[in-house]
Amino acid sequence: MNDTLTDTTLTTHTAADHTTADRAPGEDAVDRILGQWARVRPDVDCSAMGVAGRISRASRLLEKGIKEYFTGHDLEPWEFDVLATLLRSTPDHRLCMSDLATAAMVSSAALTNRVDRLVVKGLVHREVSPSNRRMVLITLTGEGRAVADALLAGHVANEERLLAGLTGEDREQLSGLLRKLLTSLGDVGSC
Amino acid sequence: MNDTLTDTTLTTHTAADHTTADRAPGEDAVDRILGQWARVRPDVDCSAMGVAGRISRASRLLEKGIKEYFTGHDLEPWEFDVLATLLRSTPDHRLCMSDLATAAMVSSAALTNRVDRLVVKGLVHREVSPSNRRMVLITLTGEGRAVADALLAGHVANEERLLAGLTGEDREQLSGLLRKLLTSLGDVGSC
DNA sequence: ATCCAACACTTCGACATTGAAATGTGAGCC
DNA sequence: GGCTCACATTTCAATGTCGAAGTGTTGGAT
Repeated sequence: MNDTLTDTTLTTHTAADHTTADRAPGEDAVDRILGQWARVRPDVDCSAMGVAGRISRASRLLEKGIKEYFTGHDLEPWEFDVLATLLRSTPDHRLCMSDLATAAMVSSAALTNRVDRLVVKGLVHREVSPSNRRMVLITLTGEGRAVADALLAGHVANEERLLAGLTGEDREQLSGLLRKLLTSLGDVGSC
Repeated sequence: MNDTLTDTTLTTHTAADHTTADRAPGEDAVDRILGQWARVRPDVDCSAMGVAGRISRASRLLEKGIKEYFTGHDLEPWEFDVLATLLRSTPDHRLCMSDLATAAMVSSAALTNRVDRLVVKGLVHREVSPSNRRMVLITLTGEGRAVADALLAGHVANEERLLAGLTGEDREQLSGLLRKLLTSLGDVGSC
């Protein structure tokens, strides 16, 4: 029997736990891992690892749940990512590669690849800018817009479902704390 | 000028923001994106997106900060991941591939690859189990143990630094909320 | 004693991503 | 006008991961 956790974020993994077998109620995998560290290295206060670990872990699990929703609708998460970015960013749903790459937090190389495939699927339109031939403008096609529109509500509902374990107040507190963390980390949105 | 965010987790991206130019104090990138959605689709309550988005974003930023520390010490995060797992999981710092893969949250294929490289670097020892030839036991070598031991404290200190924007109380609240979320998501540690 | 299904690990092929190099374009400068 | 630097995008090579297939092992059923 082995548990887990992990991700360097945690540096907190688990595995055949030879010390704390069954998990006490109210404890999560991270608690268990912190317990292991406490035994192996009682001199190190690993509480920071607990916070970072839980954030990492929660992110992974949410991502997984989100992926399920999209693949269940014949779309990859990254596809919706691009479509949704175009949908909400500009009134005409059009962005140049650079801006779109920045917005989607992927390298320009990766975006070229993604756009290639979205063009094939007919979800976005690619055209060289009339005003500046260096630039390539990506626009949501009618179908792309329809897909994004159609899946948005379901996507949010799915996220809602994933967060069902938290009350409205919990979520607000959580958002507040994470906002505080993000701003302190200098989250400017560029990466 | 473009901002960002994103990750399907968010479905919340940004980019050339044509509506909310400069960001109000106390607002983070996610708030800005939610603002975009509120304008484009005022009928959809995207608050869940805010929570999921911040978790995803925080995870990314922390991961980045953590990676910096390790690469600054000639180690990849995944290397420390494996070493640390062995260090804290068993008294003899030895685990079979399956358990180690589970603990490190990677596929067995990925672990085979990782262990290959750690063996070359002399940080772990690989041997077929004497009692069951199907199994391969991975053990921390003296050097592996030394490396893990040496970097643990620094790693935690680095995480501490990354969380410096939060007070001790903030961190406890945050841990509590995330623990609640994780247990509700059925975080059993296997993925 | 043999067979077979479950297991543990490794190999293989498909993908996606990244940084760096290559290609093409724009704009200022002499 | 011609150069040259800066910029936008694409191409390329390297890397890492995953799922599935492949290889070898074990233990129980017959």
